[in-house]
Amino acid sequence: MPYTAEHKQQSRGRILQSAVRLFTRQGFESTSIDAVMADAGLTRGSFYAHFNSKQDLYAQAIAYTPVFSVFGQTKPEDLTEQRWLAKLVSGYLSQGHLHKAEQPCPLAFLVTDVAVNEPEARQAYTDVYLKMNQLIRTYTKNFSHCDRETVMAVTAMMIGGVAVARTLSDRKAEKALLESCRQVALQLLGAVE
Amino acid sequence: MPYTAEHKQQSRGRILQSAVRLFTRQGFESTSIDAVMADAGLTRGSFYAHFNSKQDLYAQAIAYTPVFSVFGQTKPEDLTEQRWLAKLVSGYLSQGHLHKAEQPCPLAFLVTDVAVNEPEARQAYTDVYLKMNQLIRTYTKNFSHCDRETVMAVTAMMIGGVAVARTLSDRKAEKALLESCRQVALQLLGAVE
DNA sequence: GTCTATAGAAAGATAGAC
DNA sequence: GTCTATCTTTCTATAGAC
Repeated sequence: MPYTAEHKQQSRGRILQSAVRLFTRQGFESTSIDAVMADAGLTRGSFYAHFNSKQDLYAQAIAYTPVFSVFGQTKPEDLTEQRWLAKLVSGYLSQGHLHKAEQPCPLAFLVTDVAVNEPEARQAYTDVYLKMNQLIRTYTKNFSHCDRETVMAVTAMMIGGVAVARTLSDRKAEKALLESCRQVALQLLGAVE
Repeated sequence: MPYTAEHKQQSRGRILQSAVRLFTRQGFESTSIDAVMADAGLTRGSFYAHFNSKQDLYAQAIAYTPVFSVFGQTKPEDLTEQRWLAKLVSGYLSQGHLHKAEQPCPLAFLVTDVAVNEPEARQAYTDVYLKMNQLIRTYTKNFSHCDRETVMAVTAMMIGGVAVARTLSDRKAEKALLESCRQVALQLLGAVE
């Protein structure tokens, strides 16, 4: 038996990673299965051995991306929760996230794209969104008393800031926007020293 | 001469209105020229007598939509600038805007969609975005001292709030998000009495 | 499981009559 | 300017060999 279960998992993983990279940068419609499979080093024929449809892949790609993928996920020992959160927020609202990230945040890069898609994709999006809020709340609990509502407003601002910045045609406006959001976000979270 | 210049303008206007309605709700790729023309009461053949391409229509549709289209644009005499701005912000961050608006704000409904499109669309988007900021600043000047940076953060939050809310699959979360953004936005703008 | 080949549908753009 | 008809491309999904 030439193909082991492990081998299949590896292929699947490569397809998912390629999907995240291409979907986030180009959106659902402009990304073809062909392109994803080629990027993963395969041909389109074998796609349906892993996923039921393009929609299926899309939803799973969104769910696949870890929250705050721009960074890792675990806090370094030597940083306070406050400093760590500030770093996450700053990284999220950075030009690096916009232009260089291998796995940009689908919440920001695919907001509108998901809205016109099937329920499965929207569900995956909702899950990631709730996780992002949860994660931030976990950190803020330890040093500030900002409530659930404020955190929701902040995540909306972070997502909106990145999404809008990516869309602007003016590089200077892009930077100014990210910087403004960063400052206000940290202030609202009480993460500014 | 059966077709006057005025008649052409009317057709053009109808096409643009249909384009705004369909593009904002379904995005660029999922909206066909055929659908737009049918919605405007015409057939696809005559499309190219008005626009050069689908991309062209898209950019013009974005530019066509007045800022804060959800409302009108002119402030009623009997309202203070402060109250009027509060009303605009509340209307923007409302479920009515999400589900019932004839001309939803393209800034929120098409963020991601524009990002993967041609420069003309991004330029149109940028123009509307700058106008939105400008408009809010015009009002805040008279009663609060919130600066340009804060206004940028607030518009990012408004756009992000609406965009994310529309994408969530949970109706309760949708409402909670809009409400949270509304409150924080008004506070930041100093528009809460 | 992965490949090549292809069926079948959708949609952007053009041609030509009125 | 608007219509009908059509060319052409693109892409999802499937079929069948290895």
